[in-house]
Amino acid sequence: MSSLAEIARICGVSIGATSKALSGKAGVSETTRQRILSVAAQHHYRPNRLVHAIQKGRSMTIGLTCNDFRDDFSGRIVEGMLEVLYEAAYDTIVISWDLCVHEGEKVLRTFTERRVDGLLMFPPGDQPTPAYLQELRTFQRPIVVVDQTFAGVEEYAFVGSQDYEGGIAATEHLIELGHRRIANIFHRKISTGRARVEGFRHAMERHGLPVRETWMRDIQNYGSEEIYRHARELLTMEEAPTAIVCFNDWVAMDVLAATQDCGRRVPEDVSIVGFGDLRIASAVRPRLTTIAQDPIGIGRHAVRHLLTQLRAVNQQEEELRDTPPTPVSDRLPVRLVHRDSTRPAVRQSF
Amino acid sequence: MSSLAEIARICGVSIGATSKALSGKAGVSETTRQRILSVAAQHHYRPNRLVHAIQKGRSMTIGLTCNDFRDDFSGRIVEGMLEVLYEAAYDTIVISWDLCVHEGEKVLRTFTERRVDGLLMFPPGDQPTPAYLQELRTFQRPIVVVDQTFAGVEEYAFVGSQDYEGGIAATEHLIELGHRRIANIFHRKISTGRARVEGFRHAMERHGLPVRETWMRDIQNYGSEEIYRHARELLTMEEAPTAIVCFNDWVAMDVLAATQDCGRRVPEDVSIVGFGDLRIASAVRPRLTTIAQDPIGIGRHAVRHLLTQLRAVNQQEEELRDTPPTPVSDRLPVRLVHRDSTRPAVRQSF
DNA sequence: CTGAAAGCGCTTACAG
DNA sequence: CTGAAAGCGCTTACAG
Repeated sequence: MSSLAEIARICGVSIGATSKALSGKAGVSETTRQRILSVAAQHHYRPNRLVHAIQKGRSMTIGLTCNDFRDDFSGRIVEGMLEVLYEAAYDTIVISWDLCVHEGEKVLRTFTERRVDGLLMFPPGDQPTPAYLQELRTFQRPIVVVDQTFAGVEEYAFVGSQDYEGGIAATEHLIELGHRRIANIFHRKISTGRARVEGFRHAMERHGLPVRETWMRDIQNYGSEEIYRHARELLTMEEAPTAIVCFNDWVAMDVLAATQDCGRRVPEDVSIVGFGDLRIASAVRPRLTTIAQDPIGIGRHAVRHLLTQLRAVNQQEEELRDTPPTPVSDRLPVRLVHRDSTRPAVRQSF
Repeated sequence: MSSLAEIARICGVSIGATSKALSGKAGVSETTRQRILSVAAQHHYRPNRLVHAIQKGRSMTIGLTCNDFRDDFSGRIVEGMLEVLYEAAYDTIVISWDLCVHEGEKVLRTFTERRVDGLLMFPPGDQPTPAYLQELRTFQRPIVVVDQTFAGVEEYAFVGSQDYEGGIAATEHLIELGHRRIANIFHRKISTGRARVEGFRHAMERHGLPVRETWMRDIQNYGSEEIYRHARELLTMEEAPTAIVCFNDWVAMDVLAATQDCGRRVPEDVSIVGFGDLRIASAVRPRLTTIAQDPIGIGRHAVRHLLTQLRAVNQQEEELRDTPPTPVSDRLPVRLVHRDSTRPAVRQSF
């Protein structure tokens, strides 16, 4: 990689003049500038942005922690993030996986050492350790928590979905279809799971419907096997539910599979509601009725929040930062998509 | 962020001494070192790695270009990449999306300017522009192309799957089951699509089976609608195929949907083979027979190649680089997973 | 053991 | 218009 010094030497001018010419600053004659420009182009000169970052105290990079990209949901969130970051000239992202939760703080340390200007954080799979939270505090730059939230990160901005409202919408949809015997396979371990099942309970209560605890299945170790087992148990109970609300579309897929494996039909025998409106929801038959989220919107919003905070930081700079910004909490709206996995309850026996 | 200078001032020693103490180098008394260490810890001192990068001429970052993370395939590739990079202390990745293909070269420029040490490249969706290829050449550091390949990138190392062999395996599986009327919904636009359909043609020919051109469907604009239409046409033809080989599992999902929508059954009426063994393949009913790839392995392998090249570059450094390394091309094995979407052909009429 | 100085690749006041 | 010099935050020979 040819350096500024090299270009300067070839052109027979000083480094300072070369710098001005290439960055479009005043103070060089037009002829000199053109000569420098052409030499630089010939030699494929590329300025070293690491130097800029050190000089300005801003790296124009942001850090991103995430768990996995196993479906289109997180993928689309990142898509929305990158789109807005790109426009804001934060065209590059420093990314990292928290491969090992117990080393989560190492990842954060790396971000700090690389001097990323801000952090977009999909929280780790398990509750963050004290060491992690401590390192988060050391970071001292804007942080936006995305999708899931955790104890210990309340002080940071959060962007996610209206999970609670979604839980209500899924449930009321079934109630409106005449279902009264509604089960729920939920996931209390994570914040979205808790919110969704709370929405469920709220809706049931509001409509005067009993919540049967044997129909309430909490996923302990998220995975197809356990979900499948819960579904089979629910379907083969003496008093089986006529509808099942699922934590998300993948859970709904497992329930659908279990139903078919039992020789039962969806929606004729059981109605199923998913959550997420993932790519799979409209690809499968019957198409899944589900609660659509807006992952691209979440990504965009998260970055906009971050950029706002970054601007605030840059403006204050040396000023007093006595007014800690109130943490924003944005939950993007969700909406029920009624497809083919739900239909009116037939018998209302109870 | 407290700087080295600040820590030095607080400790009343020189910056040089502070640097030595913190980096564990000899040349400081144990007492001084301890004092410096504790002050640094108190003030949450974090070395600025951007400075290291400039000094060493190595940023210990690598660039990653990709299109999307809409399913678990690319997600798992990245997972494998990050795992190996992490172990090699390339713990941070600079990532970028080629949001707009026509600006792909800008993305590469950014990588060059950020001085990433190497590049992992999922090629852009369309054939790279000359400007893109030119910028790739300017990069002048190790590059590994992943999953897809393109005209113009032959000089770089490549890591992907045995798509051709997979195409053969899918086809021979059906032939062994007694199918003779086999259709194929393929995707000639991209390299994996071409290889898979070539495998198909090869297998058919080897077994003396005719390839009916009306049963050969090339996806022009990859998307559910077109695929669904192809499937319906195939299924409702007077001389309909008894089996369909699909470009990948998502295509198989659309074909499955079309089959069910036509009132036909899989595998009773039609057998379907997918490609990829994505998460969806075993979640759907009937479970998809498919060609399993090894995305995690691809990711790991790609990074290992990159690391090997990086080591070579570092050793040579100022030496003559007259022996350009022969580009490696690694295609990880695939394997047929026989599940429930294929079964012996019933009638052998033709 | 300790400090002053040069240097990484640049930018930006400041002299000439 | 042009160059020499200081500085960003460090590391590393080199004197003392």
